[in-house]
Amino acid sequence: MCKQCNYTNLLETAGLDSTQNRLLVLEVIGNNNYPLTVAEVFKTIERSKAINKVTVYRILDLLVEKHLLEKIRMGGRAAHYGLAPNAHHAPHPHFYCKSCGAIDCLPANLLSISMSNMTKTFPGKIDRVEVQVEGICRKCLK
Amino acid sequence: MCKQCNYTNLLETAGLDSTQNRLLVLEVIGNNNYPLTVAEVFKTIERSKAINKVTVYRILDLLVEKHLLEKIRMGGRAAHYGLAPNAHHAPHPHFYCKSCGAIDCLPANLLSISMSNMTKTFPGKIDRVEVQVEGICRKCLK
DNA sequence: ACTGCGATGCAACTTATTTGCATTATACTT
DNA sequence: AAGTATAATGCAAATAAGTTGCATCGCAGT
Repeated sequence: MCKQCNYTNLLETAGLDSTQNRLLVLEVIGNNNYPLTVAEVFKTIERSKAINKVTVYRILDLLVEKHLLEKIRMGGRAAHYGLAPNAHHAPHPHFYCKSCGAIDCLPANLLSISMSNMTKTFPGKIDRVEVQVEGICRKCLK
Repeated sequence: MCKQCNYTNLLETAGLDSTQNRLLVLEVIGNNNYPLTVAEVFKTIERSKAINKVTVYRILDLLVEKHLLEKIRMGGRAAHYGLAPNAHHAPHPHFYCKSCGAIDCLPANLLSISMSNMTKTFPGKIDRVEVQVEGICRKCLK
């Protein structure tokens, strides 16, 4: 998904040391074109290196807190993690197929939100707006 | 939240018998002004009548499937349930406060989505679009 | 009353996530 | 280079949310 991101740089900018595990987590998620569950990240990393599931949870939490990743909750019970919007990644909606459970990224230009009214009148702090589209994917339609 | 909905009618239209439990679930959720978790629905009903947690899960699943309720996943691990958009309820975004965990309904007019491009080109079936706003609520900002 | 089917209850299970505490690695100081 | 502090990781066990299988109950239709 991201060929232009320098993960070491991203970590540094966020004020985090570039540990091997953090880099691995970022790479696994960044190189995938749809948001992954903890279990998927864990299994992928595990193929090349011993790592503990809890470590993956903690790194994911940390990276979400630092706005390098975003946590997406839709459909099934497991959360999914994807690269957070940044210079190289426009915010984009996600699609959840309720038939097969797959979650995909949708092109950023497919839908536009105007929330000027909201930002003007909302009495709290807005960090993130996430658009979720739910339905049946092409494959499952047949 | 809904003073105009006739829940018995809603159930009937969906082709479901109006059992007491289904009506209770719909009322509890419909009378609340933010989406509730299973635990909250359960505890509320339990105050007036013995009911099993699993029954609540099953009714919620059924009503979501029949499009009377919508399931909202954001923030914490528990799903929230609210009335699905219908004649009396415009679709509206939801706000999640990551400090206190509260989920609120936002006014429908605060933000508008244009997804004509999407509906034209998306190769699957779209059932629902949900907009989630995440941040810190007024109370927690202090 | 009799039968059948949907709705409910109960207990046990699974899965995702979290916590506490021990251990290891890394950076920092002298 | 050894010593210490701090952060990162690992492991085991706990918790929370949701699910499943099977028994029972209650009502509609005969």
